[in-house]
Parts: sequence; structure tokens; C-alpha cells
Amino acid sequence: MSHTVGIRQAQKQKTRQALLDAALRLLEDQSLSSVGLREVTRAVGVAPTAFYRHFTGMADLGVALVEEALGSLHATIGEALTEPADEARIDRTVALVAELVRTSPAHVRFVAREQHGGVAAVRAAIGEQLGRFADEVAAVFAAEPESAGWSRDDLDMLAGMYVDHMVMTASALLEAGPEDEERVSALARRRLRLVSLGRRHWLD
Amino acid sequence: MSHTVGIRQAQKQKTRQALLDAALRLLEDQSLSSVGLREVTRAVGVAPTAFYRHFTGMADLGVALVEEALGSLHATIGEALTEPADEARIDRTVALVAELVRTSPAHVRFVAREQHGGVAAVRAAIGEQLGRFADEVAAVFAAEPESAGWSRDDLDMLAGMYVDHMVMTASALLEAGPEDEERVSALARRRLRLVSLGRRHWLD
DNA sequence: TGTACATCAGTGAACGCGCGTTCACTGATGTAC
DNA sequence: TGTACATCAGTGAACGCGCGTTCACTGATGTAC
Repeated sequence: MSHTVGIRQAQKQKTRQALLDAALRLLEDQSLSSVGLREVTRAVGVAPTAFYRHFTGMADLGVALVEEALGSLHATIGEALTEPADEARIDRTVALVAELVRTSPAHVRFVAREQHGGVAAVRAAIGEQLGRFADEVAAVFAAEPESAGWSRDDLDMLAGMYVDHMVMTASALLEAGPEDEERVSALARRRLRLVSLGRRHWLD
Repeated sequence: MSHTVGIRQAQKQKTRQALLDAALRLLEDQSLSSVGLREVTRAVGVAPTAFYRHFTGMADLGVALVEEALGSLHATIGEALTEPADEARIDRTVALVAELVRTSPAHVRFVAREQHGGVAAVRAAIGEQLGRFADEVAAVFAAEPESAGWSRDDLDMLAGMYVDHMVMTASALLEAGPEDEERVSALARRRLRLVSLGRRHWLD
């Protein structure tokens, strides 16, 4: 075998991930600004000082969590939007959000909570990711024949509504709990249908 | 003069209000769960123990702030919705939100931040107030001829969209700052126009 | 393959500090007569 | 109006505790020869 790619580096990654995981768990019922660095290291079982080998402080860890929560989502969302028919696209979009909430409730809660939370760097990181989603959605819409005659500004407006509704739906699903998932999803679909109707008549 | 209605009681109210005001100022760049009781009393200039004469803890103070921020708003919103024409109603609604953000930015920021924040009692209090807003908006819509044939559920859906968009607009206005107020307001109006269009064609 | 030195993730003691809460208190305001 | 007692908003000392950060360290992993 050639060059083991670093036992040391692998172990460091493992500790870093353990810190992120422990923080995420603590963030389920606290906000970032009230979770302490010592709390996190205690949960992992390392000395408080080890924290500094990975992050400059809790804000830094928060930014890393934003990347973990949203970074890999761009591909998935782009995929859901390839659906050509309006109804089917709405169904897939809402289903995707519901699945995300089911699979990674803690990540979703973290993003919902810190989107307007007390840590500026984290707010900025979330805003940047959501802005990228909106751009991607706008690009998909722009390529469609239904968007003929639409201004760039109006397309951005529409895309923004889609993204904002996805975030609100995610947050509503979290609050509602699994037993009410279908009810909340149905409501989210009707909302998107209303927006879709508005889109169809925008240029009347 | 007959019975001075209590010097003592008046002074107590004054201290209580001072605690609320000081907390609100501290909350401009922190979240509720990270503002300390001692921080608040220090800002007011009373002993930490005086706090307990007014609130059981910071969560309790937070709930009082929710009432202060949203309690008196029901009348104002109801008024804006009396506007019969769609366009005029949208303009008045957005203008009302913009004015609220201009007049009470700290209250608005507090509500936006704690709506999904780390303190359950405060989240619940905000959710309750927003739910009441949605009910009031739904009642106004229900009374209109355009709502003929609409189910109760669909009316609630529509009202929910209105309220959610007001909250998002308020939050966007805060983030943008005064110089971008007109741009954000214009965007908010277009969004409401899209929803309004969707409403008109909902039963097609 | 073996040896000698460098790197660096994680340690553990120590620091000064502000926190929330308790308690018995003080003295101005309120009330009964 | 005057006096004697009750109430209670705010005080100040004290407590035990966990916090973030510093520092010199250790010992396993990595590297050069």
C-alpha cells in the first residue's frame, strides 16, 4: 500500500466531526449564542482546549454547520425542479423538504433558528446559501417558456417566494411533528399552487 | 385630590418598564437566551435582586416583550385591511409594515429573532399572536364577495400567506436598512400582487 | 528496514470573571383608627 | 390631622458554579536520511 493518507489527519477529522455532531445535538433546544464551547467538548469527551485545534470559537463552528446543513442541497433541489409539469414539481419540491426534515431535523432546526439569530457570521452564511438557492431557482424558471416576457426582477421575486416558502414549510414541519406532516405538506402544496396560479396570470 | 392611585405602584411600573426597555436594547445584537438578568439590571441601575419583583426570569420578561411588540397591533392591521381595492390594500399593508419597522425596529427584530429562537415560552407567545393575526385576516377575507365558494381551509391558507409575508417583509426591511426600504417594499408589494392574482384565479 | 528528529492533536492546571439565586435588611408608602 | 403598625420595592452581601482563554506539556504520527 502506498502512503496511508495520514492517521493523524483522519483522527483530526473524526474529532472535528464529533464536535459538530455534539454541537448540533445541543442546539436542538438552545440557540447558538447560548451553547458554550466547554459544553460541546464535554459532550465529546475531549479537553476544552482541544476545541481550538478545529475552530476559532463557537461562531466559526456555527458557520461550518451551515455548510454541512445546506451545502450539499443545491444538487438535490436542482433535480427536483427539472420536473416539467407544475403540479408534479410542486409535489416533488414539498416532498423533498419533508424528507429533509425527516432525515435531518436538527440541521433544519439549526438553520431556521439561526437564520435570524444572534450570531452575525452565521446569519450571513445562511443568507448566502439561501441567496444561491434563489439564484438557482430563478435560472430554472428563466429557461422555461412560461417566463417569456418576464423581467429579471420579477423572476427573482418569484424564485425568492419559492425559497422562502420552502424554508417556512421546513420550519412548520418541524414545529408540527411527524403526525401532522401530511397536513402541513398539503398546506404547503396549496400555497405553492396559489403562487403558481399567480405566475400564470402575471402578464395578463 | 382623592386617592393618588399609588406612588408605590407607579414607581414599580416605571422600574418594570425600564427593565423591558433595557432588555430590548440588549436584544438588538444578542438573542434572548444569551442576555443575562444581571446585564439587564446593570443597564437600568438597580440591584440584580430587584429583577425578581417584576419577572420570574428572562423567559418571563421575553413573553412580556412579545405582548408589548404585537399586542397593540391587531387594531392597526384590521384597519389597513378595510381598504376595499386590492392594489390599495396591498400598498397600505406594506406601508404599515414599513412604518412599524421604522418606529419600532428593536421590537420587530426581537420578534423575528425569537419566532424560532431558543426559548419555548417566547416562541409560543409569538406563535399565538401571529395565529390571532391570521384569524383576523381570514375573517376579513371571508366577508368579501371574492371569497364566494372558498373553503374555510383555503381562506386560512391565504390569510397565513399574508401574515407570513408581512413578517418576512418586516425582517427583510430590518436587514436591508433604511436606504433600501423602498426597494424592499416594492418587492413585497409585487409578492402580494402575485398572491392576489392567484387568489382571483383560485376557483377557475 | 532502522534511527533520529520534527510536527502537532490533544492534555491538564490555572486564571480571573460574571452568572443566577438566597437571604435578612431598610425605609418609603399605605392604611387603620 | 396625627399616630402606630403593615406592606413591599429595592438593597447588598454571600454562595457555589461554569465559563473562555493562556500556557507549557506529552506522546503518537510523520519525515529525512
